[in-house]
Amino acid sequence: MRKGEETRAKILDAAEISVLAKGFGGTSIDELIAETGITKSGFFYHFRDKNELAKALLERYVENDERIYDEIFSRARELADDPLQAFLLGLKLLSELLSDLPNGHPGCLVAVVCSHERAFDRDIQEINRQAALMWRRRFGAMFRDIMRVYRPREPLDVDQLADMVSTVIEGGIILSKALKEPKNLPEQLLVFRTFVRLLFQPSAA
Amino acid sequence: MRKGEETRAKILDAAEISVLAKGFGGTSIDELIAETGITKSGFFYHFRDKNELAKALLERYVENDERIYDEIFSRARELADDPLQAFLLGLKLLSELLSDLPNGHPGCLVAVVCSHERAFDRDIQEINRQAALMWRRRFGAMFRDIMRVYRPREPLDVDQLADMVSTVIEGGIILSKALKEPKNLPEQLLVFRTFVRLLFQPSAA
DNA sequence: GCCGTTTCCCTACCGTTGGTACAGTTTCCG
DNA sequence: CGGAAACTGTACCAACGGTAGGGAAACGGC
Repeated sequence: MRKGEETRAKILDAAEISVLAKGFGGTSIDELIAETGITKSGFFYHFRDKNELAKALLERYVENDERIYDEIFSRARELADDPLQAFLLGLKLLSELLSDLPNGHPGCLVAVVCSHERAFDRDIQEINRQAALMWRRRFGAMFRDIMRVYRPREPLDVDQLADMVSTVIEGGIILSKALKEPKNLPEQLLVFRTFVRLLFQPSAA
Repeated sequence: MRKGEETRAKILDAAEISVLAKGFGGTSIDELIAETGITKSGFFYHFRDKNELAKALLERYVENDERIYDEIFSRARELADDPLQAFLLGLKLLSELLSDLPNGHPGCLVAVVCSHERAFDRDIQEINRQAALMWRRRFGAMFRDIMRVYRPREPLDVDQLADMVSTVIEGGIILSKALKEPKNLPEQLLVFRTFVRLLFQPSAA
């Protein structure tokens, strides 16, 4: 059992790098088995077909993503008592984390799936949807906490505000890649941070 | 010459729909020639290979994109004298336009290219970069106009602010697709609009 | 109404890729 | 030691991107 999971992980590692660089269509199984040092039969022992590889890949990616958010925002919550300050700190920590990636963010699998839509079955699209909903719940809860203490200067829907976090991250990844400016994503996050600060700043003190 | 361009356009039309739905890898030439009612030789008469199809597709897409932005924001500029009001109106017009698409935004080719990076040559990546830079210049000019009249409540880099427009649109497209909520993109645009209004609202009047 | 260019069609072929089938073998663990 | 898990090897298939080359309509200009 241990050995199997190890090989599986190696395949997924190679697949993730390739898929984020070349898309699913551009990632060949032959390439993956060469990278992993496995045979074709070995590959199909672990994954029935490419779709199942995609599914496992996306599941693992989303889990890992959630873990990173958990770490960053729970740490921010420890360092700041105030929910607004904690959130603003979390955004800053996230921005710094993204800034430290030497080649910029490698890309988001959720976005890759979105730009391949019809190529995947409903299972995968549902995982994708659930991932986006988890982000909404996560950041929505934070904004609700904030609104218990602060009144926004403009009335905004909490879910839409929560989605804005994901929007800025996903959009930032794309713009960073298009412009070939890795710093763009962390910068955009900080611009959004400024907007949030502005929104909850007490008006006319 | 006329006939040739017509066929070419038909191929590009079919390709655009398919690529936005299934990605480049998922779009087969056989499928395109079936859709267009052309033969394989006919296809390769128009495009040397798939990469050149991608290039032509992206070029056409970016041009069309620019035209839409031109129309919307020049109309907004006609309707409002004030640069801030014109920009806010432009965002609203854009949001309404996106709202009227029954199946939501079909997807952005610039984003598709970003999630396929290494699969394309430098030509295509350069077109993509130039497109993002054109967006930056376009919205940057608008924010500069605004700042000649209004003082932002928080100091923000103009280019970063301009990039935020593209970020929100690209990110909104992805989130709309992931969540299968077409209204998400126009909503996110309006949230961003609120942020911009807040940023340039005279403080403590 | 002829001529050349543009715009295709037809046929045949090639290497790569995703995937199937299935028999045999090694590795691990209880 | 035995049996399950984790593979290997070989052979095969259809779909796809792409090449090669020989035609044939259709169109425009003169």
